[in-house]
Amino acid sequence: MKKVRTRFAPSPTGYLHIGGLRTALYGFLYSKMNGGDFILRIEDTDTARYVDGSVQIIYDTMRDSGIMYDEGPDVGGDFGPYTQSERKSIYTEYAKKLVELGGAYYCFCTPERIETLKDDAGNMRYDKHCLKLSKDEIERRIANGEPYVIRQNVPESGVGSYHDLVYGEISVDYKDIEDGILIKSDGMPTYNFANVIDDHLMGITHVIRGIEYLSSTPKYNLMYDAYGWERPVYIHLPPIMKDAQHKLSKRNGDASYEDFVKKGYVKESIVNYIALLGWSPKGNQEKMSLNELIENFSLEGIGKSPAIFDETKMKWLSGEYIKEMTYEQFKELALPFLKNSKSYGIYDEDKLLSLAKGRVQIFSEIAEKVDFLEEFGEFDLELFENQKQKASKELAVELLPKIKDALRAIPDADWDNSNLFTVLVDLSSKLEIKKQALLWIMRIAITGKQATAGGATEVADILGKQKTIERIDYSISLLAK
RNA sequence: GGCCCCUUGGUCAAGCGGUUAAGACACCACCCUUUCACGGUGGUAACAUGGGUUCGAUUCCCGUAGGGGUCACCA
Repeated sequence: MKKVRTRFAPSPTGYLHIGGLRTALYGFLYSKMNGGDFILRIEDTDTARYVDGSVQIIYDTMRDSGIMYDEGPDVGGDFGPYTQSERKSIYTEYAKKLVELGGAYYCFCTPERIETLKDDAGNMRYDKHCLKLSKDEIERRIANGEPYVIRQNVPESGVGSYHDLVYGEISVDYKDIEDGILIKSDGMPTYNFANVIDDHLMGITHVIRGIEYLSSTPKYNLMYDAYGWERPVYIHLPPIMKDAQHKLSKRNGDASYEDFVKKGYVKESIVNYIALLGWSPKGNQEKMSLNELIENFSLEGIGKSPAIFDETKMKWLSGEYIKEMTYEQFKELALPFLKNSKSYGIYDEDKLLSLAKGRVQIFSEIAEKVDFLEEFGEFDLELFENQKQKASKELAVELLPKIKDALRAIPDADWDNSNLFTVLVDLSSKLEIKKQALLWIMRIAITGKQATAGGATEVADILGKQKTIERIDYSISLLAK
């Protein structure tokens, strides 16, 4: 059996958006699950839309996300060049061949004449005007330096059919396909031509791309047939939507892979999540590493309907990855985000991060989780009231001085979470009150917050003895007012 | 508008003629708990619609509605 070769063929018009990354991922997964090759090809034939630096972004994003390609402009390969603008002469050669085969023809029509061909709805259909030109006339006009394009010669009747692995049988009447331009007047090919030539020359066996090409595929098949080439297997993918009617796109300012990385999503979770958008695994396991995705991927699992991007679910996945990390792994990735917290630099960073781990789903949430430590000040005394914990303002007035005395008795060297807990629980049983009530009052007294990441003793541990006692004094004074 | 495609809970989705219509996220409740979070248990919630075909339709066919794609010297 022929080795599976798939490709990802983005055009460098900006950053790599989520939909494109998913297309790349599926191509990658499919080739790898079959022990095949995955190729990156840069489709830069539209010089007007070229955005500087975007090729680098494509390389970086793919590497960073783990979608590695076996061949590509920057890694080489036996089927290069892998950048279309460097393949111009190849296209010219094949275009001439297609003209000889009757699959295409030269066209000298001016834009003005084309304009007159538009119908009421503004749709244009080329009338094959130049198909009738004699060979002599064509040669003469080319020699004259007249600008021209090469158009595909699509039959005027008949039906183009093919089997798409996701969408099934697709049929389009040739009368609904116009003679599209294959070679532009600047000599560059259009996508419609270059993609066919390259996919064939690069030995691509499976074409995996967005659904926008579903109905134009019959015209590509016409070319494969004209050359006598084997048609690839087609796998078209449904779009990823922002909401029910809008596609997720850079045009709408929607987030890209790198935006999500900046927002602190665990990288693996982004790849994992987009794999799940439009594809469902056979079993019920959703959290999967790239290798597990390769093992479990299957074309049958690809759906036909558009999928709305749900950041909430991706966030959950990111959280799952964080929970699974060792503290060291977490620290390395989290530290840059901790620096955004007002508590950074004031308290022990390991204690801060330990507090955050297990409470955040994405790294950018870390700062807000530990900010509270530095937000102490005048607070609502009603916070001491808590029916469930049997805590009240009155109890706080009574208890806080005793808590303070107990804490002061702890030697500096023993000031840690577990000792604090032991001391306070002992105190609560001695006073015959619920430990929950005592700990609640203590926590409110040193944080002034309804909810905090971390309990009374954890917070006190991080604050240190001096600050903890200062805060208790402050709260006592507030209660005395 | 022509052509192509799509339509199961709020979201991702399983299902491929007979099911109590999975599972996940989100949401709610309860349990656990040193608040929060984690974890555990349970719960609310869906086959767009009208006709067929069939003993029987979420599943097959047709229409309708809604949505998407495409109709560039863009990919």
